[in-house]
Amino acid sequence: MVKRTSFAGDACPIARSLEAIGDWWSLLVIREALFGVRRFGEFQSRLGMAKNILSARLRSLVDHGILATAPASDGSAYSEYVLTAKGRGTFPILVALRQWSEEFDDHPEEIATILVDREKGRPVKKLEMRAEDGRLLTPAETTLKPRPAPRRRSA
Amino acid sequence: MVKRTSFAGDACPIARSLEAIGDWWSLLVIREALFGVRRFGEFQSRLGMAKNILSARLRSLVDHGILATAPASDGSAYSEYVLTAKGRGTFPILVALRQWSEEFDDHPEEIATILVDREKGRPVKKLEMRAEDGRLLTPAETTLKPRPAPRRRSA
DNA sequence: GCAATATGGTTTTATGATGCAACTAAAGGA
DNA sequence: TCCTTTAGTTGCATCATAAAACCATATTGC
Repeated sequence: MVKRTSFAGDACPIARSLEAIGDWWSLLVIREALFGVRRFGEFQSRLGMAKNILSARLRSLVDHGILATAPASDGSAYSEYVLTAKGRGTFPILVALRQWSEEFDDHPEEIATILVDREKGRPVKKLEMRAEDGRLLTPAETTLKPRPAPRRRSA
Repeated sequence: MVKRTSFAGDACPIARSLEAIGDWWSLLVIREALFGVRRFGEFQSRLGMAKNILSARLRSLVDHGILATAPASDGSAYSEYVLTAKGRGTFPILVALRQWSEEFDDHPEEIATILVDREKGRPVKKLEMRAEDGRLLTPAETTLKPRPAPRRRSA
């Protein structure tokens, strides 16, 4: 089998994330879901993607626990797709992608929207990485350590 | 043409990011580059990916201004791949992916490494989104606004 | 209740992307 | 010089994606 190499068993958390949401459409489906989109047809018309692919992506996202199917909500008998906590937890990833584009895109004038603080209407600050004690960290000030072995009892 | 739908002209900054780094391998190549990997062979052996695909990805990343080819560095006459500022700017994206995995992965015990503050050796905090005035923001406290039209002079 | 239409998909088929293996060409080393 | 390593490219089989056609229910108009 050639199989489009899965990262499922990989020990790197980045690879593991990509396993779930690292394809072309998943993050855009999640983006729409964060905007409140729930219905198949609305995903399809807003993203302009083929229905079979949307179908496959929704199924995959449900399998990964990012979306869940809800039996109904507005009376009609169709099922809906709503974000789980895990799905809502992708928000920082989307913000990071957005900010990277805003900072480095070759044609930033083509970017239509900016993310703002709802209360003040001002752009949000760049995501910051901080140490436990609150110190602002640069990438060079971080490093990777092996994960500590879990305790016997709590495992 | 069927063409694997490009997001290049899309106005959404998230889609634009995905256009450059939204495929299976690019972010992992960047991850290795952030660890200091520069040589073709080292990318290939560390990632275990096919050489033709690595070749295509490196070319794409260079085309997108994320990597640059440097003529040499350690004496040997082969060329190397080094991150540009744009490439180094992906760091928050990788951190966000990592933290999402750490928080929501179904098998967190399989994750081998944790990102720590180099000085103290303690895990870094979750990425925080803050308003201009420093207030911590939840997703619900943000919204999208149309990008303001650029000034005539400064354009 | 019944036909028409909208919704939410699946199937079919063509093409592009991926992955492995084999091949090439230049560099380095013995 | 010959052999090995490095850094790719090429060929081919397989997989994923995309567009369009098709289909099963639901809902709506009458």
